[in-house]
Amino acid sequence: MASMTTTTPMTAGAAPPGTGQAPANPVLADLVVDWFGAHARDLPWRHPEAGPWGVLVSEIMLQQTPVHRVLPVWETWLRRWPTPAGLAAEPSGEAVREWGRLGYPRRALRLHQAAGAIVERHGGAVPDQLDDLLALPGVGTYTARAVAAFAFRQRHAVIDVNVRRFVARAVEGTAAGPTAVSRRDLELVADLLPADPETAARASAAFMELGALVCVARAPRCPACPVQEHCGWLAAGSPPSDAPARRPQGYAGTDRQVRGRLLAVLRDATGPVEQELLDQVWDEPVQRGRALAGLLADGLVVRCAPGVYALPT
DNA sequence: TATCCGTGGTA
DNA sequence: TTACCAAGGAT
Repeated sequence: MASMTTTTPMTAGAAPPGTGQAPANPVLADLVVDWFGAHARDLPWRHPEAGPWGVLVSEIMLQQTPVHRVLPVWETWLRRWPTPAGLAAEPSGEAVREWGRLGYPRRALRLHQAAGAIVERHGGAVPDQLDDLLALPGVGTYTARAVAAFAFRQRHAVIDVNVRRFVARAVEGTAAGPTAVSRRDLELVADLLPADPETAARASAAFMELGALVCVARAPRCPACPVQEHCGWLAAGSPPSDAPARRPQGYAGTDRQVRGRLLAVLRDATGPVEQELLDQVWDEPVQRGRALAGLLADGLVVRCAPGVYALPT
């Protein structure tokens, strides 16, 4: 909703009457931004030269994927396709191949589709409006806001798992559960953002970085946290989450594992592959067939001829 | 809203 | 070793 992106900046640290919460402390952002200045990682997509396209590519790649695995793929990707038009001009299968083992390869397909949409609808330039970004394939609430903030230096609440955890702890004094980002989360974070857009964009990056490096999920490094004296969760004795744990993810033996193996064969092949070769990656024929059918349905694989498969060309 | 969608690092 | 975790999105 556009209205929350323009939420008026902080009313000077006054607690909402009667809520019993800690005041939305405007000092919080300052502290975290200062910390960011001293401890931020030097990531290539944070350099101005990366441009909006570099930022968009990084955000898609970073979805559910650690930074250290994204770095090399991002470098080669941007070298090969420095513009959306370059990517859009190639077959989607090339995007899937270059994606390598980043995981969730449908992201590669959607990034390829997004590049096409950027060329068609925006003259080849990554759009700077939230609604236009959101309309791109593979771009959801988080990614649209991240690109608008980090590439175009706009003031938006950018909430990923790191920010959610940080705000739950520091502001709400609780452990974040596994639930989706809520309207309340958006309001809480919007209230933390400084009024100046550039500073707000920097604060958004800073919150994420703090969550990624200090306010981490398993063993937070509170002694190293710039906000420790203002943290409701620490003050409350670091209580565990009262929310039910999410169902274990599981991987071994799932369709996802089979899909991954099938796609790996096709990615590593230079051309079309015989069914026989694919059959070797998994013994159980029913699950194998289901996995292949899923890849075909998703457009990650095409059938060139009976019993012959390849990445889309 | 719950489930599906990869892969690899870490404790 | 198992289980958790990682800059989410689509359906």
